[in-house]
Amino acid sequence: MADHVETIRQQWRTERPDLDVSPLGIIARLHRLADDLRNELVATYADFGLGEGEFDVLATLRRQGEPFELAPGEIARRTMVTSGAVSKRIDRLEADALVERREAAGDRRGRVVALTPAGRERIDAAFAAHVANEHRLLDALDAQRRERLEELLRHWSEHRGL
Amino acid sequence: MADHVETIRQQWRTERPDLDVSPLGIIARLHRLADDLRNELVATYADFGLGEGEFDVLATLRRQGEPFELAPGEIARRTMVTSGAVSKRIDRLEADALVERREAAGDRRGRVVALTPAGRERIDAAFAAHVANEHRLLDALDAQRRERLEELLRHWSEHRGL
DNA sequence: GTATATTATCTTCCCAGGAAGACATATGGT
DNA sequence: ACCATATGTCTTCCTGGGAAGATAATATAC
Repeated sequence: MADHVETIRQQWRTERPDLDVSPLGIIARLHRLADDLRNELVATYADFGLGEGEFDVLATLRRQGEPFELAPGEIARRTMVTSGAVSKRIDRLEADALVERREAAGDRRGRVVALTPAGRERIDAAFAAHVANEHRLLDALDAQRRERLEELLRHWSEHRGL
Repeated sequence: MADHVETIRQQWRTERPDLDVSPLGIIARLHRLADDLRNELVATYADFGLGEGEFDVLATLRRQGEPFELAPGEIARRTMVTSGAVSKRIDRLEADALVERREAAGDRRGRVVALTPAGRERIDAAFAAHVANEHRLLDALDAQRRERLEELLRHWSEHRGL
């Protein structure tokens, strides 16, 4: 019953009885769980020779549908990282011939990043494994719990404007 | 109704109708929320001149109670980072005179890291602000939702052996 | 039409942390 | 007592991403 987080909360209750530390339980557990799940997801990406950032870019391109291309800036917005990070992710993917950079039509500042056939194959295989992995991770929760958890996360996310 | 995550899920349903992508909603939202909350927490640490890692070390020492000290290896285990990361966190804290390293009694390999008075003051102030911050973040959820969410997170964490 | 501001991308520099190993000390088997 | 192994800490090297700015092209104001 006293898991690691609960122990910490109890220590704080002793040391700082002036503070109401009840929120620690939710936020700490959320972070621990997110880290743990991320590790599991990353392991699957690695099975396909991909880092998290690379997977994220390939998946973003793939789910756009044909012709599987986006501008770097658009990728940055959708993956919620800086343009610098996207540049480097694309560099790595390009070095592996999984994407290619082309010039954008009509704006000579712009580029278009597109999946290569090899990139499409890679992400299709990796994404199928990824989804299977997420199913496995969610096995911990029955249908009712999943539904409740999704509702709560969505509610909180919306409240925070995500 | 169609938030960002829901849009992504819908794109995948179109592109990969062979896959059941329902888990994406929970795991993606969990990660986005965790990232967003982390940003909020980090902003408060920064108000006290602390990074996340430094805050974590100081808080770990503080909640042990008197005399507010632990071995580096113990800190590494409790904060769930490598010993190398802890070494560097301690270097930074020591440079700010918030902790000090002493030799461990009885084992000349060992060290003891202890809060200085300045460290104790800093973390006491920072932690109070941190707790207030977490209360603010949790305002998004009413009492019933908090309880449900904590139960779900705890359940999932336990299932994963955390 | 020219100057200014804005936009898109990429580059440079920095930082935190991980992995692996160096190093010193301690422990256990024989 | 000796040697192999284990332990605790720190160091080195590497990687990924952020921040800020460089660069080039486009849009806007006048």
